[in-house]
Amino acid sequence: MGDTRTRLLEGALQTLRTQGIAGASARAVAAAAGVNQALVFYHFGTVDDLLTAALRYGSEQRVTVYRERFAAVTSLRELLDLGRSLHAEEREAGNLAVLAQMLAGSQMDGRLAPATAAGLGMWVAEVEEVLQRVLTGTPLAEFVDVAGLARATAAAFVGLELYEGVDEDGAKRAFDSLEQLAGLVAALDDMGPLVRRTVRARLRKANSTER
Amino acid sequence: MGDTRTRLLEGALQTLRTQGIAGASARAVAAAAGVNQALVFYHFGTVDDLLTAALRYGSEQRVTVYRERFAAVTSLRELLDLGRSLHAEEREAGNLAVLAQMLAGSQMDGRLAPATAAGLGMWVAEVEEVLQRVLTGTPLAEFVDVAGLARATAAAFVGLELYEGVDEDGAKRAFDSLEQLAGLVAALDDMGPLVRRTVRARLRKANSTER
DNA sequence: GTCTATAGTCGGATAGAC
DNA sequence: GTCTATCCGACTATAGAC
Repeated sequence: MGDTRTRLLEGALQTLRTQGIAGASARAVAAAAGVNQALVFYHFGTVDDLLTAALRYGSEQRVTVYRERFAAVTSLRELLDLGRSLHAEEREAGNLAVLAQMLAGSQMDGRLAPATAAGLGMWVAEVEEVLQRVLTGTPLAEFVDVAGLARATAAAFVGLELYEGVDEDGAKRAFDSLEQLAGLVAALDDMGPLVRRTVRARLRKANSTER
Repeated sequence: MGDTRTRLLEGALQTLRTQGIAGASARAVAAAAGVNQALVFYHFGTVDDLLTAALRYGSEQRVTVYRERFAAVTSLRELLDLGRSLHAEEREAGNLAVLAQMLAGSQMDGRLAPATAAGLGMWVAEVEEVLQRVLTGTPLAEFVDVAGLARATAAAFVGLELYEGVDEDGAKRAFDSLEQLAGLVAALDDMGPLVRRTVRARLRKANSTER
């Protein structure tokens, strides 16, 4: 079951998952960890410090689980498939929920913000690396900032996770539509050089006209 | 300044904005509203009931502000522009922040969920109506569930709002990349019939091959 | 409708025994 | 390192005066 420190970290993650940031008190975490309440302060000083340490701990664990699978992706379609499993599995494991709760808490409590940014950043780094690898040379990479897209993807995952908590059917439809959209974009990349040139020309014209 | 009931509703919104769901206590709201703490319970019964009423109240107000501007949109590019202003203005007014906090709270407290779903639903309804109007007859509408896309858009906005709270630069990049992506999709819709047919054929093939 | 006062619970954090 | 005991502030909610 691990030493006290680890049990507290895991208790914090579980508490964030089941009680949210509003219910993540030292007493609640200690109860979930099965340890004495005073040990929270002995090991971590403050509740905030425990929560931020727990987020780092949990994110590192979960990202590690996926690192190999991210590395194995060779196309946008495969990334799409991985995204689908990741959503399903993380919904169970709950790291996304933890991230969402910490994000909500970080808006007002600046002490949580750096660790939360780091936790989300681990996912962003993985997605960005894959996108760079998979999209280089495609029209998508030509006209869209790939690093920004990775950040948007991670943020959207969090938003959809929260949405799923209040409207499961709506969230399902949202996910499906995004897959269709990504499929459409993937199809663009598959197109022959003629169509591709046309798309490029159109985009250049639109981009120079707009804004 | 309005009657006590209204002041409490606005105090609740302000408290959610500045203190988050974790700090939205009867005392904090009453202080923000400038009224006695006991009046929360006299007028709304419980804190949860006050928060849900406030979300409905605030969302209705903010959506109303944008209704005409949504109605005036005639193209995907115009919708993009509106989305940009909406993000900037709502960041000030704070309805998105309120929504995000209520979503975070709704994950664990089921009593908040229906009102939160309704508050988000108001935005979804507006976006969906515009998308249906603007996209009908385009390749996008042909291959992507527009209602789902409206839900994904609203959820992504919430996620990006939360992300912006911990990494402003990253969020800016994310927004920019989404605009580029939407511009790319818009360019698709502008293309001539030849290219359009090609895209359709590619998509059909890809869709029947995949999954 | 609005106020004061208060019951009862839970919270962060610390002191000090073991 | 771990425990008990405790301080003290903040919380929800209610009772009752005005």
